Amino acid sequence: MKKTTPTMKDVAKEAGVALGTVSKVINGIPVGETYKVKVEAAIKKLNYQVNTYARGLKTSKTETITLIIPSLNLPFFASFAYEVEQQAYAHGRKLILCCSNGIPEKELDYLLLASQSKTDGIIALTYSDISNQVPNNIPLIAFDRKFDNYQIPRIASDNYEGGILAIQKLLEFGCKSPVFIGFHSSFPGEADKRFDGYIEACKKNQLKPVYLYATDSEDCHDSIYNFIKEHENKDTHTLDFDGIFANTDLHACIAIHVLKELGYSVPDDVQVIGFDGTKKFYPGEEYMVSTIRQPLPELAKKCIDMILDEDNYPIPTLTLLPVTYEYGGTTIG
Amino acid sequence: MKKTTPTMKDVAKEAGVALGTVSKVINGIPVGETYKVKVEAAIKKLNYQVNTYARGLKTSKTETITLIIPSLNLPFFASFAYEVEQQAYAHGRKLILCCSNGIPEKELDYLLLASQSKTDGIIALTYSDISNQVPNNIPLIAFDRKFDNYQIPRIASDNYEGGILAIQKLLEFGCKSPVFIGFHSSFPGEADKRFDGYIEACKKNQLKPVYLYATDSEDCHDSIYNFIKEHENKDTHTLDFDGIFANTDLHACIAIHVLKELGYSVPDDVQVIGFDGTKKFYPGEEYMVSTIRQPLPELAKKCIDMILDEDNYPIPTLTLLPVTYEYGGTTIG
DNA sequence: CTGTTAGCGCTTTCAC
DNA sequence: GTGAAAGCGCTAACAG
Repeated sequence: MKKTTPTMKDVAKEAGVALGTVSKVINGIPVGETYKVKVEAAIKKLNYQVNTYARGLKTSKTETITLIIPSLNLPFFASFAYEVEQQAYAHGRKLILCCSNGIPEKELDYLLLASQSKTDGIIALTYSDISNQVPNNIPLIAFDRKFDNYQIPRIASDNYEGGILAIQKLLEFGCKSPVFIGFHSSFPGEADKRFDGYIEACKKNQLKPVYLYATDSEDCHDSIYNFIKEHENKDTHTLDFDGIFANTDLHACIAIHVLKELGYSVPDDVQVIGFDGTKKFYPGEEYMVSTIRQPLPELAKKCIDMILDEDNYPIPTLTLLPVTYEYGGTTIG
Repeated sequence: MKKTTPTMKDVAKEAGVALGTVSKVINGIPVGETYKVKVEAAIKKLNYQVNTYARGLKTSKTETITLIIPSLNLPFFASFAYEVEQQAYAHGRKLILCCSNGIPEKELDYLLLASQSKTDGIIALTYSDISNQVPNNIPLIAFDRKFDNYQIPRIASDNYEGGILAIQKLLEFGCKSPVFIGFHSSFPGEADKRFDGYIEACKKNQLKPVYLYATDSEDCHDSIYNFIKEHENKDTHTLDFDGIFANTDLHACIAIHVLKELGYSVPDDVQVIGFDGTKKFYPGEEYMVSTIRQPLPELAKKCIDMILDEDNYPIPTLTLLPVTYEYGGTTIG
């Protein structure tokens, strides 16, 4: 009983042709029809499969793409990873998934591992400033991040326009005084521009910016609770705002939770718009809240396309993809 | 300017030692201290990294584990993938993630790809019967699945005991007539035993089994709505059941949704226990509903351990890990 | 169009 | 101990 998997040599012997011919058949290089038939029969007979590692060694192509992401336990990350995997597969690439938990050491460790494995490209959603650690022999795209070192190509949603769009929608739906609620990581990211967009929209519409914008080290629930309490007139049980633009859908959910605790109705008393485009898991996959949707499939596609487009690599640009407003029950429209 | 990454040969030349010596240093094989120092200096100087593919070709070890899963868009799958990644990383392995969307052709395709890549092991949560397609040269663990062909080692939660536990808890909390609500895939899986557990628990407690157990091709929301309507006394606005054991947390959520639509209160009118142990994404990571929790970290660990424990492979056994009850606000305790 | 052959970078005997 | 040398399975360049 043969224990070893068949090699190309075995196929060549079986088919009665030369090694190179087998290789050509496998790689779709023109070859005489009779040879082709013989080789294909031998491949089937022996159940031969190319050894990816031998091929990778020879060609320096690994057919893999590495994604470094904090975790999968947040729907946004999970969905992004899913889309990247689908795109990678569509391009015949396998996805190596790395969950860093947002820990800088792990991010660097994964980056190192990736460069050892000679992956074809890296998509990184990292918190630490990796700009100095980037392996220069492998294409790397930073997703949703901002770096001082602008030599890294970056892809993100148009967060700034998203912030403006949220306020525009809220005003359109009759809000007079929308506030911003959100928490940001201590590392600068593209998502910070949502807040900038809010400020800009206020300016444009001659509104006074009112906001809770703390770091994510705070207890979100308590912070929001306190914020809302500060803006409440207890005697009349009314709030001095009538709309919330939340930094993420999750923040929106927490805000809605608190609002309900305090006896306010969404969207009647307060309309809420989140950010990301997170869907419910049931039924019919509606949006969890009214939201500014990030185009996840398009973002994933763009990342993969840039990595695989070797000719133009690296283009240290910032690519921004447009966001859209989606109704999710927490606004009137 | 050198464009190529340094190889072991370069390191040897730089350090003034032989190739084999460098290899030994890298692989932790004893070597003279002075040599070791020289080699390590050269490695650092050249910023050398081993080429995983050359090594893989030589050793037939790839340091990767492949996970085939339907998607990441359901929290259970995403969390499982996350845990597997963490475990793989802890064992110095990279995770290749494959999302099959539950499509049999993609599942087979991924299986084929995995065997080509000579991955060190495959963890598969598949819907089609892959038992005949399993590459016999690579360890494969089926997660949460049932096969006619019992030659495949399988790992799952103890779904049967989970079903019994759910009813036991419901009774403990004062329920008199718990029902089962759920939907199952048309492919047989370990999860089917939750229902079996429910039936058994009814028998034990001399209860008449009442249930909605349809295939997941149905519209879950409408089916549940109809089921509840059938069990409603419109005149008194009461239900003829007071507890629900749902097949998954998601089904539990839908049921709760419908219950609230119809004006019933959870847990006052009806107590609900789901299955899986899905957490909210905020705040404080509480459970989404009261639930029978699957021990995801332990399950992931077990999968990886079995794959890496080559000596005992393959053990075509079914390994069942214990589940626990967790409070999530939809029961009284 | 086909067969031969020289490595890709590494591990691993095997002499020394 | 160390160094030399033989491949792992494949691709690609070249000669026929």
